Amino acid sequence: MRVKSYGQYCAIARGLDVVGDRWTLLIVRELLINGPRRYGDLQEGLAGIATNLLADRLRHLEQRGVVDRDGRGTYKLTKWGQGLAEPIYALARWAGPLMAEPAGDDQFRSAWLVPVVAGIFGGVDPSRPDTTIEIHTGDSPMTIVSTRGRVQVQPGPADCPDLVISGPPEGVIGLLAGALDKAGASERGVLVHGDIRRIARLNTHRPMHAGPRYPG
Amino acid sequence: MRVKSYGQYCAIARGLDVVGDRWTLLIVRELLINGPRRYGDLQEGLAGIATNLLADRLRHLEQRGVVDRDGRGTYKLTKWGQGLAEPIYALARWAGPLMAEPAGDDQFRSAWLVPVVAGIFGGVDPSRPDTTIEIHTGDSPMTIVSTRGRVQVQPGPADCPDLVISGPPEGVIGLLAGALDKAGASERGVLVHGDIRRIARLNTHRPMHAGPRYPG
DNA sequence: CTGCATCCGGGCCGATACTG
DNA sequence: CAGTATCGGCCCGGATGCAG
Repeated sequence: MRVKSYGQYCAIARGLDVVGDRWTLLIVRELLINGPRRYGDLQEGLAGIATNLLADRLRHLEQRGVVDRDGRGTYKLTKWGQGLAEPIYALARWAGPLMAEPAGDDQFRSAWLVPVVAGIFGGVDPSRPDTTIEIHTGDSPMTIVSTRGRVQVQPGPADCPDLVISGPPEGVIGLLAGALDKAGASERGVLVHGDIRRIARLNTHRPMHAGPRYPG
Repeated sequence: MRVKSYGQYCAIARGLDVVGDRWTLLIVRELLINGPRRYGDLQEGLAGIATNLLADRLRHLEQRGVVDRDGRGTYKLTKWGQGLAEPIYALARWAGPLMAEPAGDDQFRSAWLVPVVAGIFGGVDPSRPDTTIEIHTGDSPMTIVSTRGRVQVQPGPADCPDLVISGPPEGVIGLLAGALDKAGASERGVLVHGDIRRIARLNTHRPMHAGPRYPG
């Protein structure tokens, strides 16, 4: 494990001393999205992290009070560790424009829709209508639920969805983010059942800021 | 420069592909706090970063659209790069409890009060009173100004401060965060001129979450 | 079979020297 | 002042081994 501290009495530097190492924030992402997970689950969700690195990082996070170990090989975030949701989702929101570049050879897991949707529909807006959207992309179906002004994502299909979207992840996400209209998404292989305007009605707040070079 | 991407179609992973390398977020911190800076300024504020690394990171950030280069050796954040304020200050807020551990041998710059204060007094609260606090700690005086419900930090002394605080950084920050009372701060060498209750009146929102092990 | 530890090649990091 | 060049050492990544 990296012993090297930045040696700066600064909140950012000290935070990075804890979660700044390579892979560390992605391990926290897995625990944030999925809740408590076994070692093997983490290894699977991290798509090829070296096993010694995963063990190192988990030890480091446990020692620093970010992660707790239940019984045998089950890890979960401490209360303090759950507080990382805010910086992590803020980072996801900032990096949203980078998702305009298609997945290509990159891995994709349906569960990763959680930070993406948190970036797009973050915050609470009482004027936001209740809606249920079923998403089919990646390895398993997911359901976006808007209730009481808050948008959340759950694993599994919906009972009675207002809208069903299926297709490759970049098309689905482009549609959700408002970067693609129905025609553009259709060109990228996205199928929609239901009234697509329900998406725009969810995205009631500030528009997504422009990215580095993708104007769409 | 690191070519290695996480290879995941995930907003967090792609964000970390841009700003996840060692030192990178601290370079952004310097540009966020101080505005446009020359190469040498960055090198000085980063307290001993290797010069080749600084050059590598700046090249990488420029290529990815986070940083712009003005004329000769002056760097500034792009519009998109400025959006990193949110995840960075969120990280600073999360890492606030780590500041309870004294500076010790760690470097300290007065300018680093900016993220700390942003973490403590973040957000806008119209009920927050107007106040001016002069801080003497580190290499240069700073002024905390509360106007129209927003708290900001500026370099330099104040014209007519309501409160003047001086002492070692961990004592001053503990006092600002509400983790130390006047007596506790005094034990750590902090001198206060003025009504200290003005600080508590600024911190009107949610209390700071508990850290990994420092109950105070 | 899961949860790691060990080993090793290659690349990244860190410090210094050096140049326009 | 603004970087480039270089080199040792450590970290990362991938494969393998082993214990419960």
